[in-house]
Amino acid sequence: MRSTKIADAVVRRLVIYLRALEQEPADDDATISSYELAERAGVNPALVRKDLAWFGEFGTRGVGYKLAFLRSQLRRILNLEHEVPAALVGAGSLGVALTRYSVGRRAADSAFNVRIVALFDNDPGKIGLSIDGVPVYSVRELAPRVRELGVDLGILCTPATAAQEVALTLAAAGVKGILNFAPVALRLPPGVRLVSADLSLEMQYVAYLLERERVASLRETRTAREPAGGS
Amino acid sequence: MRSTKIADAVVRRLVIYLRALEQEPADDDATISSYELAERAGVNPALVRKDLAWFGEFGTRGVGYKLAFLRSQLRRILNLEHEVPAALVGAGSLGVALTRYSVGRRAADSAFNVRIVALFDNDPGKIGLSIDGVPVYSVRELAPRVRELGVDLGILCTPATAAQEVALTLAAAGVKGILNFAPVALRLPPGVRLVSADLSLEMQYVAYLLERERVASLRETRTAREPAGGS
DNA sequence: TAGATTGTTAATCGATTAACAATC
DNA sequence: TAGATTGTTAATCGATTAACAATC
Repeated sequence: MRSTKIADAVVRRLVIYLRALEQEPADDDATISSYELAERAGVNPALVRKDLAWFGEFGTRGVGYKLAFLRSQLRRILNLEHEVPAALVGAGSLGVALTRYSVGRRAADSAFNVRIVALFDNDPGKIGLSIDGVPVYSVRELAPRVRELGVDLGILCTPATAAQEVALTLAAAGVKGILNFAPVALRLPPGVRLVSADLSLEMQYVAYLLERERVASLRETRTAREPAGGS
Repeated sequence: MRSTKIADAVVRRLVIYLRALEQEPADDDATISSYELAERAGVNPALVRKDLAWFGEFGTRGVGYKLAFLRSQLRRILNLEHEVPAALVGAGSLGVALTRYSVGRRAADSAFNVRIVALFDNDPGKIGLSIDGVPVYSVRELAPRVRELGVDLGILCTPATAAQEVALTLAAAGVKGILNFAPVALRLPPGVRLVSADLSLEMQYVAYLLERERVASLRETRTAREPAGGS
């Protein structure tokens, strides 16, 4: 087998292309060129063509891409036609917000396919409740429920200290991927995909950007120490 | 001026290095080598050294990096010694969750420096409330309040449709950066830094990963059409 | 001194962009 | 046919890794 691993960045852009296409009017005979699509996605047109070419030939030379066709192909490639049953662990305010968010997005956008089917928490005051129709179970039931419900994806909203243990429990119970919101680096068994959405990392990163100028001037000072510090 | 732009990825790793150091015991004479730090951060040791070297010489050859010193330098570089006053727009469940999260992280972790000082929403039922001590104002007051409170960072938790307009209002009111949680590509005036934390993109990306094998087999089919299909 | 480990340069790897033949 | 635009190869750019002299 030719091992043509498709880069993460390519797939993320595919999601962005699809979103741009979904904002278009549903005139199904319309076409869109790589130039127009690139414009909307904020990337280079050659990159659009190359990204799409990884998955097949979706366009017509001299014409462009048929809007409706490209849209359906992207949905297929991204597996958005199939629902992904997910379990969310940690029904704190972030966990609850993500649950509401995903229920809302699913109602509003047919291309949003993650369905949270169960929440898990330690707090006896939460167990037995239901959030937007999703039941809250005890984390002690995690493994059997995950198996029973055929969960493919685990979403981690626990404190950082609990995340690694819960992740391994989820992996052992058979999830194929984990989406981690806890601010910690996880180690997972091979075969389980990990995506981290580290909110506090983003916040700390943006804090750095706000003072980039200050850091630049510090670097200047350092550089100036060098003899006859050239251009 | 030597235009040595420091890559985004470098700064994000700096946050990860700092976290790893903060898990260490506070034995202040202890040192750590690039090998140990790389191990904890899950990267190559040469990369640790190169990342740090962008900002100065923090280590001692033959010895390593002094834990306490490196920690304080990383805090300084990342601007974590100064509080970043932030305004969050969109007090839905995600906005409320992020507010609670940031209040909690600030209490627990001295290196977490984003302080949400005001929430904004359209819903009259929310205006006037306070969430974990943070007041909710009308979005109509956005610009004057942002100026009055000296807000540096805007956090967008609005629906996708409102995000662009709010972003421009925030920029005009003088924020230096925007952290965008709305699933939409924003255009900002130059000088305003943008970081996107696109939760639904992450969810859709993970959905793809779960079926990567299926896609791989599709590609195989395509490849097999070529004459004498290679290795 | 010998061993260890940094800071930095050179080599490698991968991703993006430019160019263009194929073709509608 | 002439103009447009894809799919793909080659060139460029940037980021990571390897190697090693400097030095504690």
